[in-house]
Amino acid sequence: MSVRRTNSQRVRIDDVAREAGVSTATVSRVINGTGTVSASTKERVNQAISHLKFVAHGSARGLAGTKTHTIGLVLPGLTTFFFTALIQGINDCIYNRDYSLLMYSVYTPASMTSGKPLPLGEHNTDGLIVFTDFLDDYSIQYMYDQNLPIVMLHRSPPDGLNIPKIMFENEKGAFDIVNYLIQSGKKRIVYLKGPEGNEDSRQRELGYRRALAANNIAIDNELIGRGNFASGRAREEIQDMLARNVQFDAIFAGNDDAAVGVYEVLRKHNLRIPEDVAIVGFDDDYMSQYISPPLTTVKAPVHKSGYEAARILLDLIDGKSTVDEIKLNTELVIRESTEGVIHV
Amino acid sequence: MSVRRTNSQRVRIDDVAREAGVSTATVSRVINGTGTVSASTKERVNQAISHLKFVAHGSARGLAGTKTHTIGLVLPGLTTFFFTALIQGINDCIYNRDYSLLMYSVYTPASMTSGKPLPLGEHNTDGLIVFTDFLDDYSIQYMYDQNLPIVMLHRSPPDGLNIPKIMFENEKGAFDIVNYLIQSGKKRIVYLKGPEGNEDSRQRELGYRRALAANNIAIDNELIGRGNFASGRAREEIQDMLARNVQFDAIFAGNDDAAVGVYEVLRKHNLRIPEDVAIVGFDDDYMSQYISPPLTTVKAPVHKSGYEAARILLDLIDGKSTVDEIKLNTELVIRESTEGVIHV
DNA sequence: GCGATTACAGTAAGCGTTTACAGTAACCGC
DNA sequence: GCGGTTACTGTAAACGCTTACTGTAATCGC
Repeated sequence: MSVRRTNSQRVRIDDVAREAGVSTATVSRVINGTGTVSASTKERVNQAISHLKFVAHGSARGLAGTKTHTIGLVLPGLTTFFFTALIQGINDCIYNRDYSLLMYSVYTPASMTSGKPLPLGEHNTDGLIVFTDFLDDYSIQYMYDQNLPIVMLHRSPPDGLNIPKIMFENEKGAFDIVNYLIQSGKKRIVYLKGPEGNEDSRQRELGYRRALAANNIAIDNELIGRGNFASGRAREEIQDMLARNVQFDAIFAGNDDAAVGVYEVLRKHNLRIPEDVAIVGFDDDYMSQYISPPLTTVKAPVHKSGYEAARILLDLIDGKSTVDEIKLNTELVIRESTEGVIHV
Repeated sequence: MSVRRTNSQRVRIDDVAREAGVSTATVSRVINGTGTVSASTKERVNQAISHLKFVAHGSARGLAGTKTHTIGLVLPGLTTFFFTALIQGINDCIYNRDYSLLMYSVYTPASMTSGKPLPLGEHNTDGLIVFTDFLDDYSIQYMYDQNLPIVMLHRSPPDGLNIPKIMFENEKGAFDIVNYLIQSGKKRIVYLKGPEGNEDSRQRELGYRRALAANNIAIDNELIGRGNFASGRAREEIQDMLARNVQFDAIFAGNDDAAVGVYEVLRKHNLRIPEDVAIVGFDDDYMSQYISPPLTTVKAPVHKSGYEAARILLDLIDGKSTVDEIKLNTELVIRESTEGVIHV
């Protein structure tokens, strides 16, 4: 007795095969470019495919074959323009490579061990780009153990796992911009951290510390504020410092979005930028050139980081060997939120 | 002879079934919440699932069942912050609803009829949110005919198709802001269109025309410029008008991103905003409050449009009846890129 | 010109689920 | 206490592809 549920009008591979007068195996070979098929047969099959508007059933391919032609991107909620550039970079890479992008937003710390496991892993994608601190090491280890190709974006893999990672030159970028602030006469420079445990932030802080040390300025912990790379939190933190009467003449906001929050508080307190307080960010977000005053920042190749992550992931999927780590160049961009000697 | 290719360590549904001492059918019922399963059995199965860290194979589910638990978003390349808010809105809706988001960037006009059909349709997703003019009516009709649930975002469906659409109150928003410009004394107001055939743009133009008519100002076609809702193109267009010596005292840039381009040209030509030329946009992009001068614009609920699109699509997938169209409220936001009488 | 190789194409098993259908035991009404 | 439900569970056939293996005709080496 048949269990067929639908009288689906779906065009299947055997319809194509029949029309082209070949077997389904041959059609499959043509579609995937595997095996050998004579030119004339290939031609006939392609004709049949476009005539019937055949599109392979993704799930069936995924089940039968080994690939889903999908890569996953795990990220926290989308907030700034940063993500736009990132996703666009990934897209630019996988476009025309027969891959689609599946997004997994992870809003809160999650783990394979928690109640509802993420539908991640080899189950649904051929590989994963992980860009969030909300996914714990255990989960990554677990998927790694399943032989799922993974690339880490702006975050290190758990110890001992051979997973490539893409980073910005955070430390150098931070060093450069803080050093530039110092060269231009600033002495009491605030650093606003990113989210707890964030690696970009940690590296930027290292650069900040190194720049101060290089200029014989002692670290004042009062000047190191908490933050989360977002404007709201930055606003509160600077507001706090002001209330506590902390003295500073410059602020390295951690990233551009936080810098925007800093702008707001300072304006509210009638502090001039850069005369009273110089401000710098990190990323060179799209809007940074347009805000007032235009923000001095470190240009980070966000689009490229997405593109490279995808490229490496695809290599991994194809079984090619890849590098362990890519550090993407940053570049100091001086605008009007700072002033003074330009140190080259 | 076995054709098994992998000695996969994958945990399958039969592993769970064995551990729980039930059949695979029962496990499936527990997972999907279908059929009836006694409380004690359900408990045992869930124990086995979490003990074995079982996650169903997405493709297998997609093949055997009728749902892929994935919705697709068809959009042009990601450019502005607009997309971030949009995608976030969609995510916020499908999060916890057991759906994932598959992105299809369509960079150039595409169609099912073209050489390489998009891997869209019921083949890979349970439904589609279409937000791009790059997908022609034929393709939409085709997918519609396959009974694929579809929601149109910022664009009308092809004639005669019963497809819900989500729009902003473009005409009203445009009317309000252009009317406000006129009330504040402006007489020669430029309108910069969006991309060719773009519906948001068409409706905004209607609002623009209606506002002029309501104030007895004749349309001057010289003041209606081409554009594509992006800063670069806006820059060129205004540059051109300036070169042709077109006279104007205000610019409705079509959207905020274009407004940013306008800012740049005007600044280059030493024209003051708003004294020489008032500027307004549409959307209320994240950066619009931070650029200088802060941009007067129409606040459009971008996040909400994504959320609503997803919500309606999910209803459609569940077979619920839905509304034909949702028009999302807009709101005039007056900042410093305009001045003068505030018309209430 | 003959055995070995190659190029091409077909057969059919299997991928891991879902679900129609078929039980079976407990329960119901009268 | 008996036929009819009801509540639950199992069996096994799809779902639409990919691909290992097999077969055959054409081609090659010598």
